[in-house]
Amino acid sequence: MREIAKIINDKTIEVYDLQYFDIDATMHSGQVFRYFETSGGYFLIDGGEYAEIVKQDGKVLINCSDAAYFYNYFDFQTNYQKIAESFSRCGAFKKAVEVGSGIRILRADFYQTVISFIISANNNIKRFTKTLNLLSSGFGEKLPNGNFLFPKLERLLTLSESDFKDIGCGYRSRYLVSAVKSLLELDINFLSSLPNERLAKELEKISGVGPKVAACIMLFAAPFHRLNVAPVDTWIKKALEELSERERAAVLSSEFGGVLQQYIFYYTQFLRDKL
DNA sequence: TGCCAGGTGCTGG
DNA sequence: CCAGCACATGGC
Repeated sequence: MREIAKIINDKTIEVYDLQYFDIDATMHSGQVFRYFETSGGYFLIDGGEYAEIVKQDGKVLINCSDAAYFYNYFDFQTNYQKIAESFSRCGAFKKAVEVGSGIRILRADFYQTVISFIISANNNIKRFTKTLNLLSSGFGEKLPNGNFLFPKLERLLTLSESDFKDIGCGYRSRYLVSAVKSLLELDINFLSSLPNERLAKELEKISGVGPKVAACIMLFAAPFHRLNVAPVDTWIKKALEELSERERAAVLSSEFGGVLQQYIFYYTQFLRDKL
């Protein structure tokens, strides 16, 4: 397959083909929340790693803490052209694919993903993004540029229910105290060996993790990256209701259903005011 | 003001 | 197994 990015040195990646790499769509597609818009692009944090994204003429530069880490994070080893083209037969998704085909399914930090999506439940993106930033500034390591890494699990284990309440976690605070303890016990290698159904069941043992959050973890967290898992939230539920039975099946049971679901989420949610 | 937000846990049938 | 309800909190 054609390479679209290369590692220049251990801190730099250059993305020189942007047809299937849309950094704006990817950042705004609701996979990750610890990013900040800068004058030239974005600054983003994933667990204990960070990257500065600089948009240039026809290419994107990624200056980061670890180039190999972010090469994997942005999933450059996967051919998204092939994935997008697999949906081209479905006319119902034409617009969503057109707008969303530059979205990468990230391989995000497992712990950050779990905590983020527990807090996301029955919450809105703006509000829980703020909570995640407070969690980081309160308990994560400070970077020279003033941003904060996501707190390490050891630090999260020391937090009380009222620590979580103080930063706006609300009634989920109780779940979070329990969840971080579960995270300490998990065997990630074992989990990644499980098929979807069993993996979901294991993840749902974590307090605050139900079917939807488990699906997000399975799709977005680095150890899993299950591209055939489609999280169904309130937005996607509405979008699915507009579709025929056959089209619904295309989303829910396709080899890349999770990717298609992200295109639809981005299209209906983020762009709904713009078109 | 009341409803909603990338839902989940709990309870009663 | 499943329907119905409570739940913190801020934005609109």
